Amino acid sequence: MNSLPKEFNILEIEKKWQSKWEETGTYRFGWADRNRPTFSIDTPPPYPSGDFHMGNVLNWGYFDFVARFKRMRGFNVYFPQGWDCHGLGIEVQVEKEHKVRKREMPPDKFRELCEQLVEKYIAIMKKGVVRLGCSIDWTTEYRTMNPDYWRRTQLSFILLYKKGFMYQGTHPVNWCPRCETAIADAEVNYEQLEGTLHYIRFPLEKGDEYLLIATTRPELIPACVAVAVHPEDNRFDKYIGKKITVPVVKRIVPIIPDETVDPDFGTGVVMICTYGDKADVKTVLKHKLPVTIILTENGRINENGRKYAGLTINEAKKAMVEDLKKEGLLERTERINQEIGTCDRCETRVEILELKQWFMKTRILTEQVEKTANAIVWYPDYMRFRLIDWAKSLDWDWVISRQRVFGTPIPTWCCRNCGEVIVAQENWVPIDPKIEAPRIKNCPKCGGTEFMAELDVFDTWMDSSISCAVHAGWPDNKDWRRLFPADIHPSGIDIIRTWAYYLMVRHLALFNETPYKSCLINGMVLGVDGRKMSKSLKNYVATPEVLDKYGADAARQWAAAGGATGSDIPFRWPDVEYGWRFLIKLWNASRFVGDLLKDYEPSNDSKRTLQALDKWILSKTERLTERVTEAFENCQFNIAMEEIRNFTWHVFCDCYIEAAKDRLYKPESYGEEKRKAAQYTLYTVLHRILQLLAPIMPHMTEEICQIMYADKKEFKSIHLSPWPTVDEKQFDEEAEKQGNIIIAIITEVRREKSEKHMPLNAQVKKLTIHAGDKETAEAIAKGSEDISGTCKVAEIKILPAKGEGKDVNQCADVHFVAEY
RNA sequence: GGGCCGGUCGUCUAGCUUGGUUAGGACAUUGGCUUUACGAGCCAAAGGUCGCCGGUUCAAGUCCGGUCCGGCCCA
Repeated sequence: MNSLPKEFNILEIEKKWQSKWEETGTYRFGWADRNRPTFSIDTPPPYPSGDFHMGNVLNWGYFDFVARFKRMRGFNVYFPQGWDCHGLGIEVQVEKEHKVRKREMPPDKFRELCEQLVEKYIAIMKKGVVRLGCSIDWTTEYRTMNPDYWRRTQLSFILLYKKGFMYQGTHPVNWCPRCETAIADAEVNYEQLEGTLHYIRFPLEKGDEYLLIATTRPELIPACVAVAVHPEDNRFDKYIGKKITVPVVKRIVPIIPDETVDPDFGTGVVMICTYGDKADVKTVLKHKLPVTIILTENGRINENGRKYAGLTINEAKKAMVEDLKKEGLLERTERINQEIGTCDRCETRVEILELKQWFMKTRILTEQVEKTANAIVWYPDYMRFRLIDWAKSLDWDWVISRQRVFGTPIPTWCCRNCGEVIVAQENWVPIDPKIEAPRIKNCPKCGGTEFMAELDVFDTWMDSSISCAVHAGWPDNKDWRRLFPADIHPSGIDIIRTWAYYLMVRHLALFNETPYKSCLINGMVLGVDGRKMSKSLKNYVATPEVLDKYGADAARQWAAAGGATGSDIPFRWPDVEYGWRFLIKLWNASRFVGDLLKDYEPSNDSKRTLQALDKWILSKTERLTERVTEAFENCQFNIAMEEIRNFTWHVFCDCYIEAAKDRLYKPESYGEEKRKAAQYTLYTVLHRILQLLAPIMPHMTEEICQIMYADKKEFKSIHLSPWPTVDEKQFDEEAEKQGNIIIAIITEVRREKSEKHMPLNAQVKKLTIHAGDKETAEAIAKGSEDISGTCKVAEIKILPAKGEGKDVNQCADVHFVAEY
């Protein structure tokens, strides 16, 4: 057996194996291999943000632990990687970097700038993924911005349109006035902000009375279509059903009862506008109120706002307040904390507009989503409720059209003459309607010959929510069901409501089948101060800083052991440092084993005389294998990590190696047979440790294995070697019991030396052990050489009788007396 | 207001599914030791009324009910 050099450079080792794995195609999916069962991972294609942060380390770490474990378990693992390119984020970034507005340049040119930026960002993130040592099959790499991908998005839309899931309609939508696009519920964030509550007098239609209403949005007064009170609020009983005058615009509107009005908010009287918020939408629908939209798509007041037309929302607010003051209708104002919806990408306040949009009927699938979510496996289990609760809470269908440029084109036109909507045929895609006319001569309804292209594009989630089918090869690969549904879909806790949900509804609608059999959730990475890690909170740690200092295998240990799967985990330098120290420990232990096994030939080693401690650790190794295997199967990476690290460091290094040293050094006193038994044990246990560690520390385990275990050449990489199967015949309860007593005595002698402030190698002239009974005495006798060798005992006496002396931990009747 | 999660040594964290050793680990602290792998090491020590109240049980960190405090997501 070869031994290891004294020094190692982890960064060089990692780089070397990363390129070797790629050169030799170690992680390629075996398309032609029909023997091994497949295991497909639905790697979520990330949005290229240009930053591979510690959160990415955590989630790629998780997928890679699973991929490597399953590969060793004998599965033909499919681990693809794509990039989810389209979206508002890139558009906003391009506008910033190039100081342009997308509406003010040709769409093609703008799209090109977006693609350039995406490529730049992908390069950075890809470098991060590779550096982390992920076992991705890079031949699968794809980009959702390529026409070959959006062909699939368009095809899925056409199929769902034909199945009746897609419709166009005028509905209220969340609208970002800065981005000038509709956005989905999932893209709206709610923020606490301080605002002003205005108390405004609304005169009743008849008489001199007025009602005082409280609103934070006086600029919406021209859109006021009703005034509402709680039906059981008897202060206002007599007003219900009467009419009231909206100030300034002098519109007469009804006073209506509605349960959603909070009697304790403001004065208990509120105005209903079309639309101030989502609650207004519900109220308007319920009471069949008219709709008066007063905002334009870029956030200004339109002609319905009469004298305020052309002003921005804030300008209109100021002007309105001035006018109300002049008319003496503004009674007072107060500061108030309010929660407002903002755009996920640019943080502008979201408005509600009524516009023609494309929708997907998602709510009719809610029951099926719940059923499916309950049928699949979740790691951890309780995460299923996040998806189910979200699905049940949705009020609106999914708005899938976006008034943006950088996105998959919606493949539709409409007839200039009659307005009939023409949806592309399945064999037309990919197609951009802005460039190409529909491949028909006449409108099927009126025979018209002129068509208008749909200018909108799809919501980015329309691309990424078919990943399970696309990864499997749909629709080109006839055999795509071989890899569908995905065996596992990994997701962050924050995107269950988007990614996990949209995947579910799209695939259920398309194929009437779950897209993934299990869902693995990772938590958020917190900063060292326990708050969510972010640059603005100054608790941000950049990934390259971590990887440069301690390497990927140390960072991966943090990801595995930082906390229970699914829980948020703080970034902790001490955890990474501990991982790094473990790498050193493993290296040194392996180097030591290599040195002692220079003359060891595993192939010639058929007969062996295993000693009590050899059997002890071999049995413990088998139990460790059982526990670690179970932990990996349940995606409990923290448990797997702790089990192996503690075993390696303390059981293997501190107990076994220390106790076996003397036997290995001095065959002349113990005999060659016993030395060989220890060599066999070291050889076997170390290899097992390396295998169990391989999914978490792929580089270090590969390096050690390639140098030391050259005889195991039938596998070109440790990552392609079979995971050890637990052999229950290897469990040896008696040996474990005996070994535990022997180790306990060694520990106790060391403790005594420590208490006496003596060096550990101080000679014990005579060690007298009172075993307490015959059976225990026999057990101890089996380890008498190990005890004397490890504790430097000149003369050892083991007596079956009970006797006085130092207590031995966990061995009630065992006592000893050491003479120095 | 709703859903979910959490509250465990100075700090961070595991254990709770399936109740049963002395509640495990890391960091920090203290003392000791150059052991023919490792001082980035080794051997030890100290540190916990498992948020609070009640219940079930022979037995509760673990199960049940209540309560307080944090966090996340949603309204």
